[in-house]
Amino acid sequence: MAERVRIVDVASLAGVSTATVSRALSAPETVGPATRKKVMEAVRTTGYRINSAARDLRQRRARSILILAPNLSNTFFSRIFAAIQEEAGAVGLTVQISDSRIGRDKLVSLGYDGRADGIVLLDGNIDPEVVNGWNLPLVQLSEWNESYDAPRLVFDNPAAARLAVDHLADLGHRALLHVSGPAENVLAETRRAGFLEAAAARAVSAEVFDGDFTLAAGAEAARRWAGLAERPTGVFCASDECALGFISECGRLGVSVPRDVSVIGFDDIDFADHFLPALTTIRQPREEMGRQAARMIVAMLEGQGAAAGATGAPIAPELVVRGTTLPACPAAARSEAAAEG
Amino acid sequence: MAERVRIVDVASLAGVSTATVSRALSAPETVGPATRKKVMEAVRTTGYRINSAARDLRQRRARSILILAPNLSNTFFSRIFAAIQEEAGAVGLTVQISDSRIGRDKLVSLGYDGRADGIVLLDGNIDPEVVNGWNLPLVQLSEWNESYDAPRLVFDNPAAARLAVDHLADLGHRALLHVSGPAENVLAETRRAGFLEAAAARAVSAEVFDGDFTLAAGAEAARRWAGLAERPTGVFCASDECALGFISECGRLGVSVPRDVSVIGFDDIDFADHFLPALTTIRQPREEMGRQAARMIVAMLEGQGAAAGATGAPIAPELVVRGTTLPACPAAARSEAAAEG
DNA sequence: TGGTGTGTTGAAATCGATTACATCAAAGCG
DNA sequence: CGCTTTGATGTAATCGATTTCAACACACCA
Repeated sequence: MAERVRIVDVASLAGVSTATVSRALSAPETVGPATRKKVMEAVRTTGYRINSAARDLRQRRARSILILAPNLSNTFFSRIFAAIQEEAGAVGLTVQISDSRIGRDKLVSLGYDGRADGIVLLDGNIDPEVVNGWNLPLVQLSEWNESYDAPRLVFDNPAAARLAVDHLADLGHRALLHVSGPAENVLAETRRAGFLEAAAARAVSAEVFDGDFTLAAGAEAARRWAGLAERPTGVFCASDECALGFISECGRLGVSVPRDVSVIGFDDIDFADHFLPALTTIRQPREEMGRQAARMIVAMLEGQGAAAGATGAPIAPELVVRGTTLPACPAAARSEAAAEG
Repeated sequence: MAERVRIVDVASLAGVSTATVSRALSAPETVGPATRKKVMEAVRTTGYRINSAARDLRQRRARSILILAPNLSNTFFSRIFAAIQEEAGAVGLTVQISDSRIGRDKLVSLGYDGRADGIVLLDGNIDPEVVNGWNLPLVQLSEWNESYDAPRLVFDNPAAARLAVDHLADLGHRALLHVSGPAENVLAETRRAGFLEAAAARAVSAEVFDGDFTLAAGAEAARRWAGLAERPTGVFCASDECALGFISECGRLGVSVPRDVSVIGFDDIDFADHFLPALTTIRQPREEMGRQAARMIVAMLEGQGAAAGATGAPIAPELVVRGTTLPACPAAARSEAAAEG
């Protein structure tokens, strides 16, 4: 429990003023070489470390950014967090994380208490009044909300849905099911809309089940699907977790994927490739997205609002074809009818 | 871009001194009811929010804890993070995350720059000199290191390994394989040692492959296992990811789990239950662990070092039997021998 | 009536850095 | 040689809160 070393201690040991120590550390070229050496030596022997509260107060900034996400334990986010932290850490920024589903008042405070000087927002369901009330640099990532007055970095969800539908239609599936996310979620909305539109364009029949992106929702959807008189043979899930839950429940129901039904997921999480069978899915480059969002925030912090209208093109989707999709087999599709006849 | 409201603004509007405003906010019972009301009113109309840099500086604390983990994108951690954040957020603490594999100098700074007043450490491979040099409340979680002078909250890995071995032995498996984690990792070490000890106690043959907890390592181990003349019929993997990778690769090799080989994982991640077949594994209560670690840190922050020697009993393991383990089938086990004869 | 305690309040010091401004020496220049 | 410029350094103000200490009013009690 050594007493904390302050800048005055370094200054007195080096025989200079605190101003000089401060300068030697943050703008070495402005002090004489001899002085600089003395100061550095004193810093070393005292083991001085800056007190950031003091510096932050004086400089009116926190050297910290905040990541706000609706569910920290969602595995979809972890790689994004890692990328943001890496990118931000490289330029000396601390990274805070917080669940965005805390009380409204706490949420308001986050933008005002001066503990963060930028926010990466992964939640599109916060009251716009709260979000626009923060006057901090802000970027929306993945989820977004038209009412937020901030640049965003989003994935091209409609194009992704089209890719999925085209893939299934190309394989000959004429009846498709989409297991969607929660109704009030933009990602779910745009994927659902994209699905319906693409299905119409390909003239295939389209049905939608509501879900919430989770494994459990996928399993539930599988049970509903199994109870259908006419089972769609192509299923497009709004998340990989959901798709995996669907397939897993199919296994319990004695339905084989992809023989009896083709399933395609969304995200390309790590497990997608190691599931049995490996999941056909739409890849979202999560690491790249996190990295880019971090860079946007950093640019805004430095350029002071420079990137305000910098909402660029959406991130392009990529279809990853693996083992859960197969050409529609007319025989299999009609097996029940055959059994009846 | 409204000018930031300061405490003096509130004070002058309310017609009192800043001291009174400060007291009205942090110790309301010490100011008169009439004054309190005036102040609260002024706070409301001005929209005053405290500047935490100023408060932190004066109070010499940061109201923030830091989570340090060796790999932020590891899905095993996400639920732990969420639990810590929830618990810490409830008592007004901010949560920072950082990868622990940043440079040594940056690591040293973390304990000294005053931005965090407590650390939850999930990495046992940091130089003890660095860790013990921080004079901040610290708790070790999950991973640990004997040289760190700090309380820890750990999982009972030897007992867990015993549980796994006993389960396989009870099912009649006489030859076991353990796919371990990296050599320098305490978790891997203790699981490996527990495995060998338990196998000896049950008089079953035991082999160990090195790995690193990842899906890829599991797949690699499956290939090695498949090349063995005498394949162990019971496999205990040091992580669920590893087990899933093993099973997934088995599928590609035409080997069936659990018919040809029983596999047991470690962690009970969310996917374990939705994998096909569902993974038999050892459960680590990650949420509970995070929550408890957060409470330890909070207690240390309040009680100032009270919980110094509070390293309690290790968390008890729980075996979750699902679909990847089956009784050893002598016929299957000897099928190759039979084919030769 | 005077002394003591109690409850409220304000003035000013304080936390530990950064930085605007002043100072001073040395150098450059006609 | 005197005057300006430049570079290095120190002094002191500043960031915005908290907190110590003193002051004061009032009640209570002997």
